[in-house]
Parts: sequence; structure tokens; C-alpha cells
Amino acid sequence: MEQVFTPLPSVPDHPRLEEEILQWWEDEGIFEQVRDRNRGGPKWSFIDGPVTANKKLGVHTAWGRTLKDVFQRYKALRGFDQRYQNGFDCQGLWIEVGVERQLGLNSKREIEEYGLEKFAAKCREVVVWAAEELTRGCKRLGQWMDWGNDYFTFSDTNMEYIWRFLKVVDEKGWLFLGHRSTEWCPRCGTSLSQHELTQAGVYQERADPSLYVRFPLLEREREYLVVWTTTPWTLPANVAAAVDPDAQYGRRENGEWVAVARYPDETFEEVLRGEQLVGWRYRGPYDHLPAAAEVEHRAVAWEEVSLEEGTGIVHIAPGAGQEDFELGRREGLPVLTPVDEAGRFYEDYGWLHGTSTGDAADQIAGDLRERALLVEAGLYEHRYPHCWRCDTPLIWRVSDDWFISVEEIRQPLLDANATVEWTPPQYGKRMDDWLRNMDDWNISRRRFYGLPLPFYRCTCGELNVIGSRAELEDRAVEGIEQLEELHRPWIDRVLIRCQSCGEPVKRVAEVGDVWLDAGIVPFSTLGWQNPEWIEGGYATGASRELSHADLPDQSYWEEWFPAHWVSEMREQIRLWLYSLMFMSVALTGKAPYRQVLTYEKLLDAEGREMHGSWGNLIEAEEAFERMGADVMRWLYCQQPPTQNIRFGFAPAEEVKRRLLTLWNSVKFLVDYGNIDGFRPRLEDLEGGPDAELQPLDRWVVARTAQLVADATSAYEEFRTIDVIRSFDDFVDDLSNWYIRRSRRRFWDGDEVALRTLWHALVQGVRVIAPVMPFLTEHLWRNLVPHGAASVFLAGWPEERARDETLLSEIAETRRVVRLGHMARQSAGLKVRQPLRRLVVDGTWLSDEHAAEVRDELRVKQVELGPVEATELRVKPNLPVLGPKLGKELRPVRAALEAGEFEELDGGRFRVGEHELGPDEVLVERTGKEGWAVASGDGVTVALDTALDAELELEALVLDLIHRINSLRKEQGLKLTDRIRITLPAAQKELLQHEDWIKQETLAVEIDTDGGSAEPQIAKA
RNA sequence: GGGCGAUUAGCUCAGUUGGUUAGAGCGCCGCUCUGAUAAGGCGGAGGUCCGUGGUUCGAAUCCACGAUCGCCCA
Repeated sequence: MEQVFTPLPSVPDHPRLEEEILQWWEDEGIFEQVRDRNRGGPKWSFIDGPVTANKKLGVHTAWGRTLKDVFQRYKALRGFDQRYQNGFDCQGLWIEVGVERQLGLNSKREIEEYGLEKFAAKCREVVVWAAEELTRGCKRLGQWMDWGNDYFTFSDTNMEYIWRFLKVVDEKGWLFLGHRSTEWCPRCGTSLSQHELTQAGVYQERADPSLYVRFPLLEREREYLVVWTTTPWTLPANVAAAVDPDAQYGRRENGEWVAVARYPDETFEEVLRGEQLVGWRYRGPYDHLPAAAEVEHRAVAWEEVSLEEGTGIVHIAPGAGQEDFELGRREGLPVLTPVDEAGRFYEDYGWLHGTSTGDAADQIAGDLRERALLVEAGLYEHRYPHCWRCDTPLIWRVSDDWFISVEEIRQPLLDANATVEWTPPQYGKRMDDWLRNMDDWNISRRRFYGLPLPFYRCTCGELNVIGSRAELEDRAVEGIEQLEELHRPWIDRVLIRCQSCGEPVKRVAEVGDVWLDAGIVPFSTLGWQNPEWIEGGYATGASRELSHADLPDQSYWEEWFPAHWVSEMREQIRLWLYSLMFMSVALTGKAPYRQVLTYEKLLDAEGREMHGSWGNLIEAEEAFERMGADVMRWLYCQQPPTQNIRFGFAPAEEVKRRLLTLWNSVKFLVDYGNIDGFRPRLEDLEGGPDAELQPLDRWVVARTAQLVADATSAYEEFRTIDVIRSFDDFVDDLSNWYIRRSRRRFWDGDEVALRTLWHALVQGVRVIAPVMPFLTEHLWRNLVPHGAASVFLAGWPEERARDETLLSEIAETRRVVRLGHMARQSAGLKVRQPLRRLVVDGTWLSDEHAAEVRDELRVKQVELGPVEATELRVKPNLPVLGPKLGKELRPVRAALEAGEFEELDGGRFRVGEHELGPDEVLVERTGKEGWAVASGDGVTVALDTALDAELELEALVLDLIHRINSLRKEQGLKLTDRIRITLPAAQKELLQHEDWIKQETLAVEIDTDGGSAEPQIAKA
């Protein structure tokens, strides 16, 4: 007979199967077909946050990529037209630092000596390499994207759009050159912005020197202010010492002034309030060096002085600390900037000249000790910020940086965020919190391979901001002919005419914050205000030949903006999700996305961060090979997004095992379907077979409808964990109830059962397809030979009305069965021992369901009715009685528990003066002589434990059948093979049930043989 | 110091709008089913649902305060 289904092996080989499906998708152009099918349908706009193109795909990135793919596939199944544009982040420190390492360069000067043109080329090479790697990895993961039409943030088009944004910002009057103290990375030679400090790993535990230093007072002989610092390199920049005006300060015998509160056990010669110290002048620790020679040092009042640590007197260096800078501005203190961009002391710091901040610490401590200014030196452990790319401890440095003022846009940003639906919701509050607290946006970086800030400061005082390449060309007076792309060094060679005085002006040296690059994407890729569609118009500058992306026009932008949905990890709230919001509100006043799904971090199976050097990093390639992409995707999807995921091979094995139930259920259908020459009918797909269904068939059809409904609402709410959960429960019901209870019908080739099972399995496969595209595609292709070629071309299952009554009846049936098993267990009676009677009390079962219970529990008869038991337990039905009785419930409950009640007829009970109806109580009975009783949830079952000769013989027959079927399996017989049985003569009496045995074991003949001790079988 | 979360079995975690005896998976022990299953089922051991108050007939769930941890901000 021709087999409709391809036989399945007993276990799926996920990686192989996935590679086959990938190839098949490729060969058949399935993704293109999906896109064609949905073209013209309703739009669902998703914007991909760019992945930094400097590395291979990691399993942490694969989490986000999976979520993105799951929902794009779901929406595609529902007929939505989508863009599928992937993005790469291509410039900025991330890229530069990697290239520096690769080239062995260690400072900005070395990069300049290497040559900016060559350096830019190297940076681009990294992007090209990583883009290929990431694309390969994402494809292997199953992500369907419009590969080849990706956006690269270093394209000229992208950068021009940022120029345009900056021009708008300037026109609004928000752009300014700030003179501020900022976090600075001495290795990278640039300031960082506030949000760059919010990334994971920035704050690290670190031991710094802890110095207590004396500042000799000028007007008080042999008296000193004692300050505490953990940054010795800032001492040469000291200009003041701050005291808490309201605190008490005391003078030790040796002349040292400290806060009394810090040294409660000491005795002091003199005690003054802080305000009395204000104005005292002292000799600075490095007044003998030229930089500080002219500075007049004094004590100042400051309410922020901490009495929790240190001496209560704070060393103030406005050139090397942010709070110091603010205080200095208020007090009119001079600013000494001790170190250059690379964190090395300037020339006017004498012997320190050229020393780095790190190296200076020991030298300064030694020098102070020699000069008897050091009171105490030690180490201090604290959390200290480090550069997010190169891990160098940051310093504070005063510099000129370009800022966007946020005051005017703060409220509009909050208003826009109020329109966004965040999943999980508390992350929306996180964004609000950030928006309320954020400072002006420092957008400049003193680096090389990044967005060139289009600012041209003329000596006449005019700031020229260029908004496009056309404007640049128009105003250029020199260098435009050599401009291959907008990057440095080429852009720096272009001079423009000052719009105010007409003189040639040079660009400022700075490049832009990378989050400008990523934040502009909803404008630059969708063609905002672009009058005419330009083919390949996005693939400009450095991205030429890497992509073929078009630059669409304004009408396209109107169709696709704002995004319906974006999804990124939590730290992106203050990074990409913020810059997107900022730029969008600045340009349009609207939020760029409507719904956001955020998720947490990926850790190893033990809950530790993954690090290459710890040996616990899992490469995506290795995961694909050892667990397969479907299993990875399952792991990601079963994770609540509010919690860190623990990712590893052990959890993967668990998933594989669980997936076996689905696999084996399909295999069951395939095996018996093939035996019976079953041909599935497409018209059974949506509502189940249009045939005379048995109750269990009707149940599974309803159960399937329930799965479709549950999964649909879970997808709609972006709760993958509930998709997984509802699918898991469904497979369990299907396998452990429907198939198990219906096995006999499959042996008999019952076509209605096969059709029903086919319907349920295929609908299940469709529902979980977005999560496990490979396995489901594989199964779909096998199970649906004449339907859509791909499960992704089959659309979404229809939601249908379902028989809720039947669903709850079967749930009740299974509850009774579970109690029956408990009763059997308590009496030590295994299921192979048939029994006479089961009495069920406290629930109702139809005849069909009673028959299920009978078979499942192997009893001859199931009766519904009261269990006459010696002990009666009556419990209040709380949801009913609570509202009715109110405060009276408590005594009623106590009385019931104490057994103080009277049983009336009709299932009613009297407790005190209350009469309780049958719906208001739950009755359980125990302790019936000769019966095994189990109860729960108000249902009681009683199992007649009496045995007789007939029952005992039947138990022996069942044992024999079991034994013989085990032998069949051991001997590797096929499901359809017929056998001959040879029984030991001692078991002759079992032949009373010869037909039964034959039927259950597919035996054609049973002999007895006095010589054998064990039953034997042979293929007939 | 402020904000947002979390705290439930040995481990990892569910727990809808407040409702009976708080669940699952893994691990351990015992039993069991099998004509798809490398599986499955039943039971056992294992719980101060972080603590203290409050609201309520009733709180793991709601409220207040506190503790610890994580993240964010200052």
C-alpha cells in the first residue's frame, strides 16, 4: 500500500533537520512567497534595532533575534505586510576599539600616525566581516529578514539624516558648546555621555589608594585641615577644602582639624562649627608647581559634605570632579585642568609632566610622605566607573563638548512615552524615570570613525551647522572634490564659507555619539521628507555595495511610521529606545513606537555572566550544533522576560525531551496512518472532521480550538511564555489522554479517529510554528501532503466556538481517574488487577465518560451515587458561602471541621441554625470497610477491593499480555507482525481467555508446552 | 538618599479578578502503565509563600512599615 506519510525515526535530529529545512526554504523561495502573499495586506511595522557589526552572533543576541522573528512570523501568518529590514551599527567606539586592538595601537596619537584613511578602511573591513558573520548566524537561527537590504548606520544617507536632525536642534536653540566636567576615558581620549555609563559592566569593584592629607593653614601656626581622597592624581588640581557649615569640627593635639562626628572617641583641644572655618586659607599641596602657584586656597561651605566617610573635610578640584566643578562655579573658584586628553599631566605640573593619572598615585603619595603632609595611606574598595568599551577606569575632566539641551523637550518626551505600551509595564516607568532625571545630551566624541558633527565654528563667532550633503557642496570652498564619503579624514578637508562673514571655516574635530546613528533609523530608512523614491538610495558612502537598500519617499514613511513594535533588552531603554524617542519627538512630536517588548540578561546555567575567559561562554555555532535552533528558540520563549535567562545545554536537554512527546504523537499518526492507508483531508483542518465523532473526538476538537484561542491571545500580548505553556498542556492532553484512550481505535484503523488526530496535530503544529519554525515545517510537510507547501503559507488557524461543557466534563473525568489511581495505590492494587466496582460521589459523569473511567481504572462497573462511608467530611464551598454568610462563616466553618453538623436529605446539612444546600458544601467520605476511598475537591471515589477467582484470573491474563508485548518489543517485531505463542503448561488455565490474548498480542495461535518455564513467541 | 522590581520546595520557577488541602519541572525514594514514547502516570519526603502589622468571612495575592537581593538614578 502506498504510504502517504514519510516514516519518522524515533528521535528527531534537530540540527540536521534544520539544515535541510533551511536549504528547502532557500531553494523554494518560501520567504519570498510569504512576503508576496501578504503584500497589500494590513501593515505591521517593526523596526530592528541595529546590532553592532563587530562580532559573531552570540547566544545573548540570539534571544532578542528570536523574539523579533517569532512575532514577525506570527504577524506574517496573520496576513500582515512587513518590512523585515535588518540593521547593523557600524561606527563609533565599539568598532574603533576593536580595530585598535587588532592593529596593536594604544592611543589616539598612534591612530593618527597609522593614518586615518587606513584606519577608516580597517573599521569598514570589520563591519563587512561581522555583517556576514551575523547574517549567517541569524539565518541559521531561522530569522527571516530581508537580508541584503540591510541598513548600515555608517551610510552617508544615515549620517545626512542626523545632520538634518542636528540642524533642527540648532534652529530650536538647543545645541550648545558646553564647558563642563565630564566622565572621560583617558585611553580612548574622549568624554562619554551619561547614558553610556548606564551599561552593564561599567561600575566595577576596584581598590583605589586612600590618602589622608594635611593642608597647612596660613593664619594658624602648625594647624592643618585634613582631607581624604581616593584619587591622589587630583591633589595637584586642588583649589579648596569644603566643610559642612553646620557640623562640629575639632582640633587634635597635633593641630589637625577634622569633623568631630567622624572621630567620636577622640578628644579635641578646640571645637568650632563648620561655618567658622569657612574662609580659612591654606597652603595647597602643590603650590610649588607652576600650575597652582597663583591659586589662593581656602575653606568653603558645602552642604553636600559627607560625614559618613573621610574626615568631614573634602578636597575640591573643580578640574577633576563633577561636583567639584559645580561647587567651584558657585563659589567662583579657579579651575585647574591637570591632565590632557590621554590623562597625562600637562607641562606646568613640573615633575609630574607626562605622568598618567594611574601612575601618579604612588608618586604623589611618596612625595607627600616626604614632605610630612601624608597622615595615612591605605586602600579603599568601591564601585568605580570604567569605560564600557576598553574597561579603563574613567576620570573626570573639564572639556568643551557639544550638548543638546533637554529642558524644553523633557515634557514632550514624557508625553510621548505615555502613548507607548510597554511589556512588561514597569519598564515604561523606567523610561519615565530616566526622562525626568536625564541631563543635557553630550553628543560629541573626540574620536575618528564616527558621524562627523557638521559644526563649523568661525573665528567671527558664527556657528555654521550643515544639514545635508547638498548644502555642504553648495557652501564648500575647498576639498569637496576628494570627498569619497562623509567620514574622517575626507570630511575634514572640506572648508566652507561662513554664512556670517564669508571666511573659510573648518569643521570641528569631534564625531557624534553612536546613539545618534541608531536613533535616526526610523527617519533615514523610511524616507522621511524625501520627495522621490531612490533605488539603492540608502546604500551610500561606506555602505555602498554592502546593501541594496532603497531610500523610500515621504508617503512610504507615512505608511510605516511609527513602528507598531520594537523589542530590545532592558539596558536599551536608556540607549536606543531613548535616542529613538528623543529624535522622533524632536522631529515630529510623536513617539516612534507604539509597543515595546523588553527582556533581561542572558546568564549561564548557574546564573553567572558568560565570559570567554571564564570558559562558560556558549558560541551560537556550538548551540546550533548541539541543541539546534528550535530548542534554543524554545528556551528563549519559555523565559519570562522580566528575569535573567539561564542558558545552557542541560536545560536544552530537558526541552528536547519534552518535544519528544509531540514528535512521538506525530509518529504515532504516521505509523498507524500508513498501516491503514490513511489519506488526510484538507477540509478537516479548521473545524475537525465532518463525520460522526465519538465523544473523545469531539473533546479533542474542542481542546484544539481552545489551544488556538489561548495561543492567539498570548501572541497578541507578546507573552511567549504563555504560548509555550498552552502548547505544552495541549500536547500533554493529546498524547496522554486522547491518544492513549483511543489507541484501540487506531489499531482497528478507525478513520474518524485518524482524521481527528490529524486535525489536532496539524493545528498544534501551526500554532507553535513561529516558535519552532524548523520542526513544525518538517512536520507540516510530512503531515499535509496536498496543502500549502509551507506551514508559513498556510495562514493562521481560525478561532472557532468550542464546546466548553465537554471540556469541563473531560477535566472532571480525569479528576475522577486520578482519584481512582490514588485509591488503587492506597490499597496496593495495580491497574492490571481488574476490580468489580467504583462508586463516584460528588460529581456527575455521563455514561460515555463513566465508560472512560471504567476502562482507565479497569473496573467492571462505575456507579454514581453516595459513598456510604464511616467518616464524613463536610467543607464549606467558600466562594458561595463567603458572600452569603459573611462573619457567620467563621463559626459555621469551625463547626463543620469539628463534625458538629446534622446530615439532612437531599445532600443538605444543618449547622447550628444554618441549613446548607448541596451547592454550598463539599462532601468527602473516607474509611469504608472493604473499599479503598480517595477524595479531593469535594469528589469522593470508592473502589471495591474484593477479589474473586474470575478477577484474579483476568489479572494473570493481563500480566501475560503485558509480558508478551514486551517480548514483541524486545524482538523488534513490527506493529503488524503476527505471532505464535508457546505457553508453559502451568499457565494452561489462561487459555480460557484465548481469544482475548490473541487479540491483544496479534497472535494467530497459542500452544502449550510442558518444557518451557516462560512464555515464548515466534513470528508467524 | 530617590525610583523600579524581586523574595514561594534542595535547585530553577509558575501562581489569573483575594476563595477549599499553595503548584510545575529537575533531583531523591517507592509504585505503576505501555500494541507510539529515549517517555508517561500515581504517591512519598521536602514550604514560617522574607518579616511585622492592617483591610476582609477569607490574603502567597490588596495596603502600610521593615529586612534582604537585583537593576536604575543621585
